[in-house]
Amino acid sequence: MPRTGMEPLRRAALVDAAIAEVGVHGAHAVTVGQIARRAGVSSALAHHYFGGKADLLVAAMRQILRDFGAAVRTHLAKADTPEDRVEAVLRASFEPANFRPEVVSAWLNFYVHAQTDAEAARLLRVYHRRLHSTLLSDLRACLGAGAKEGAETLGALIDGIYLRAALGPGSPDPETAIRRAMKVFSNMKEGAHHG
Amino acid sequence: MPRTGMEPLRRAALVDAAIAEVGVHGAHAVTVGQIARRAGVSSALAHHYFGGKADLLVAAMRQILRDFGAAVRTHLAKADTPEDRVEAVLRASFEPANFRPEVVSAWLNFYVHAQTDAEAARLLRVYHRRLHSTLLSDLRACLGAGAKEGAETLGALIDGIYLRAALGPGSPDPETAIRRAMKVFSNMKEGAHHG
DNA sequence: GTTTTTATTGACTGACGAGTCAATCAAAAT
DNA sequence: ATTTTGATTGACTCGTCAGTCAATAAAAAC
Repeated sequence: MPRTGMEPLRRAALVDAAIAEVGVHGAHAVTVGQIARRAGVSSALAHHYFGGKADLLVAAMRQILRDFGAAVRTHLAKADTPEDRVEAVLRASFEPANFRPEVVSAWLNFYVHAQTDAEAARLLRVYHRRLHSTLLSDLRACLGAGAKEGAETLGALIDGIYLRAALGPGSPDPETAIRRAMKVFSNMKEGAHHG
Repeated sequence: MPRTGMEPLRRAALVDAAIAEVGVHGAHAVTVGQIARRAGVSSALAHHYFGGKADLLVAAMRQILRDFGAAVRTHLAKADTPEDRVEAVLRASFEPANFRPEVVSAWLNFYVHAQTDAEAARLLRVYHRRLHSTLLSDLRACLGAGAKEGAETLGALIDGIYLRAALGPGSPDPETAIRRAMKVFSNMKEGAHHG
């Protein structure tokens, strides 16, 4: 049933399928055939639209990063004070959608993938820089001098909580993750005042 | 030149080579041939001693975990107060040896590998539990009620700082990592005292 | 000195996966 | 009605890799 105008639909389906399958099998172990099957098309079509496996994986990563960026903007739009804005970043980071096993797993795998794929590494650096500068500008208002270090600590903490979520079943739920990170943040403010 | 008594030497060389090659290529992408070549033997010999690729990777992971455990014990032996013991754990975690690119990368890859390999997952859980209970018992002395949460936060922070080290070139050096984590720890104590 | 054990490999197999390509089918354009 | 264009795939090639096996060679045991 080749109706015209399928390309964007197929691309989207393949990217979604890639995220899900990477979550299950890992970025290296996943096969184009698995992704294509989940998307309901042949592996030849996946190659037709994306050129190769690497391009498909990069597209999947770009999608994840875009979704995350959108979530950050959405949450930031509702925040006024620097404190609210920090919490907004945390809420975006630990949104239930991001804790879906296949998403967490895909993130983790993309971190690894970035070690060997230059384009993936570039994307990840952009994401890190953006997150860092967002946190930094808000922390400056709360912490003054220690803002840079604080932003790096919070960034690392976010990733660390993520990492733990990628493993065993006893993972933290979103609310716990937010509360835990906010606690570290409020401790930072306390620490900055006297000391 | 088949001298007898080679087995333990070959096993050790293969495990070391596996760690290094996993660091370079990733757990899934690495081949038995690459590992064997680095160890200076044929791939057939690697199979002879280890049975299969999965067993070799698990052995490599076990080695990393064992090294880390030994480092923790060494540092703990020199610590008396709970505060010193927490710092000892941090020093062991962020020891320069652990920041060698291939080691960081191997850790990261094993995290991913554990998602699909049951034995790897088990090993990682054991490591997590041990680290957690060590931190927990020391934090109880400093923080009382918030010890459990504090231990989980510190554990996640350690992993997060590691994760960042696995990426771009602007990674933190060991001393910075320790200072940063200790700052979070001391903030926790402050926070526990008043309010 | 013969047998057994240990170390070691080259050569092979069997499977699987990425990527290509020519062919098919239907809608659109002419 | 014919041509062009987009969608789609089955079948194929080529490479690679895990794992096997029989053969070799030296040390050790007898």
